[in-house]
Amino acid sequence: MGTAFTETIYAFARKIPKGKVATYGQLAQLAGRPAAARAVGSAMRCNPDIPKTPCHRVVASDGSLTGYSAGQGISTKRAMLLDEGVTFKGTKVDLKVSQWKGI
DNA sequence: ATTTTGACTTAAG
DNA sequence: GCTTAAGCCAAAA
Repeated sequence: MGTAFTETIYAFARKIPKGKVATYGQLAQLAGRPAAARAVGSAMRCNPDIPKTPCHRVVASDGSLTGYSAGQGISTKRAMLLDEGVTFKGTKVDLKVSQWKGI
Protein backbone atom coordinates (compact mmCIF):
# COMPACT_ATOMS: atom_id res chain seq x y z
CA MET A 1 0.00 0.00 0.00
CA GLY A 2 1.48 3.24 0.98
CA THR A 3 4.61 4.57 2.44
CA ALA A 4 4.47 7.25 5.11
CA PHE A 5 5.03 9.86 2.44
CA THR A 6 2.20 8.81 0.15
CA GLU A 7 -0.17 8.29 3.07
CA THR A 8 0.55 11.84 4.20
CA ILE A 9 -0.09 13.16 0.71
CA TYR A 10 -3.40 11.34 0.50
CA ALA A 11 -4.37 12.56 3.93
CA PHE A 12 -3.86 16.17 2.94
CA ALA A 13 -5.52 15.66 -0.43
CA ARG A 14 -8.64 14.50 1.42
CA LYS A 15 -8.57 17.72 3.46
CA ILE A 16 -8.88 19.91 0.40
CA PRO A 17 -12.40 21.38 0.64
CA LYS A 18 -14.87 21.11 -2.22
CA GLY A 19 -14.53 24.02 -4.62
CA LYS A 20 -10.89 24.55 -3.78
CA VAL A 21 -7.66 23.15 -5.20
CA ALA A 22 -4.07 22.70 -4.06
CA THR A 23 -0.86 22.54 -6.03
CA TYR A 24 1.51 19.56 -6.02
CA GLY A 25 4.16 21.73 -4.42
CA GLN A 26 1.73 22.81 -1.76
CA LEU A 27 0.94 19.24 -0.74
CA ALA A 28 4.64 18.43 -0.82
CA GLN A 29 5.26 21.30 1.54
CA LEU A 30 2.49 20.16 3.88
CA ALA A 31 4.03 16.68 3.86
CA GLY A 32 7.34 18.10 4.96
CA ARG A 33 9.10 17.73 1.59
CA PRO A 34 8.75 21.11 -0.18
CA ALA A 35 10.82 19.88 -3.12
CA ALA A 36 8.91 16.64 -3.64
CA ALA A 37 6.20 18.02 -5.90
CA ARG A 38 7.12 15.38 -8.46
CA ALA A 39 6.82 12.58 -5.98
CA VAL A 40 3.36 13.88 -5.15
CA GLY A 41 2.38 13.41 -8.76
CA SER A 42 3.75 9.86 -8.72
CA ALA A 43 1.71 9.09 -5.63
CA MET A 44 -1.44 10.46 -7.24
CA ARG A 45 -0.90 8.37 -10.36
CA CYS A 46 -1.21 5.25 -8.19
CA ASN A 47 -4.61 6.36 -6.88
CA PRO A 48 -6.78 7.39 -9.82
CA ASP A 49 -9.83 6.32 -7.81
CA ILE A 50 -11.96 9.30 -6.90
CA PRO A 51 -13.73 7.77 -3.86
CA LYS A 52 -10.49 7.13 -2.08
CA THR A 53 -8.70 10.38 -2.71
CA PRO A 54 -9.90 13.52 -4.53
CA CYS A 55 -6.76 13.77 -6.64
CA HIS A 56 -8.66 15.94 -9.12
CA ARG A 57 -8.29 18.83 -6.70
CA VAL A 58 -4.55 18.84 -7.18
CA VAL A 59 -3.21 21.04 -9.98
CA ALA A 60 0.11 22.44 -11.17
CA SER A 61 1.67 25.55 -9.65
CA ASP A 62 0.23 27.80 -12.36
CA GLY A 63 -3.24 26.30 -12.20
CA SER A 64 -2.78 24.06 -15.22
CA LEU A 65 -4.53 20.71 -15.16
CA THR A 66 -1.83 18.11 -15.73
CA GLY A 67 -2.42 14.38 -15.99
CA TYR A 68 -5.35 12.39 -14.81
CA SER A 69 -5.57 8.61 -15.11
CA ALA A 70 -9.31 8.25 -14.71
CA GLY A 71 -12.27 9.03 -16.94
CA GLN A 72 -11.43 11.07 -20.00
CA GLY A 73 -8.26 12.39 -18.39
CA ILE A 74 -7.94 16.15 -18.21
CA SER A 75 -11.44 16.66 -19.59
CA THR A 76 -12.98 14.73 -16.71
CA LYS A 77 -10.79 16.48 -14.19
CA ARG A 78 -11.78 19.90 -15.48
CA ALA A 79 -15.44 18.93 -15.55
CA MET A 80 -15.36 17.82 -11.91
CA LEU A 81 -13.61 20.96 -10.76
CA LEU A 82 -16.08 23.14 -12.64
CA ASP A 83 -18.91 21.16 -11.06
CA GLU A 84 -17.45 21.82 -7.61
CA GLY A 85 -17.41 25.53 -8.27
CA VAL A 86 -13.73 26.03 -8.92
CA THR A 87 -13.09 29.24 -10.87
CA PHE A 88 -11.30 28.79 -14.18
CA LYS A 89 -9.16 31.22 -16.08
CA GLY A 90 -9.45 29.84 -19.58
CA THR A 91 -7.92 26.37 -19.47
CA LYS A 92 -6.30 26.92 -16.09
CA VAL A 93 -7.62 27.20 -12.56
CA ASP A 94 -7.68 30.71 -11.12
CA LEU A 95 -5.53 30.06 -8.08
CA LYS A 96 -6.07 33.59 -6.82
CA VAL A 97 -9.65 32.62 -6.13
CA SER A 98 -9.76 28.85 -5.80
CA GLN A 99 -6.50 27.82 -4.19
CA TRP A 100 -6.95 26.08 -0.83
CA LYS A 101 -5.41 28.12 1.95
CA GLY A 102 -5.47 25.57 4.70
CA ILE A 103 -1.81 25.91 5.51
C1' DA B 1 21.23 -2.08 -5.52
C1' DT B 2 21.14 0.93 -9.72
C1' DT B 3 18.69 3.15 -13.50
C1' DT B 4 14.73 5.07 -15.53
C1' DT B 5 10.64 7.62 -15.52
C1' DG B 6 7.20 11.16 -14.37
C1' DA B 7 0.19 13.96 -12.84
C1' DC B 8 6.45 19.18 -10.55
C1' DT B 9 8.80 23.76 -10.04
C1' DT B 10 11.72 27.52 -10.79
C1' DA B 11 14.98 30.03 -13.45
C1' DA B 12 16.78 31.59 -17.70
C1' DG B 13 16.69 32.71 -22.95
C1' DG C 1 4.15 34.22 -23.41
C1' DC C 2 6.50 30.04 -24.81
C1' DT C 3 10.60 26.89 -24.85
C1' DT C 4 14.76 24.89 -22.65
C1' DA C 5 17.51 23.46 -18.82
C1' DA C 6 18.43 21.90 -14.35
C1' DG C 7 17.07 20.38 -9.65
C1' DC C 8 14.31 17.18 -6.67
C1' DC C 9 11.78 13.19 -4.74
C1' DA C 10 9.63 8.72 -4.83
C1' DA C 11 7.85 4.55 -7.25
C1' DA C 12 8.57 1.06 -10.70
C1' DA C 13 11.58 -1.82 -13.64
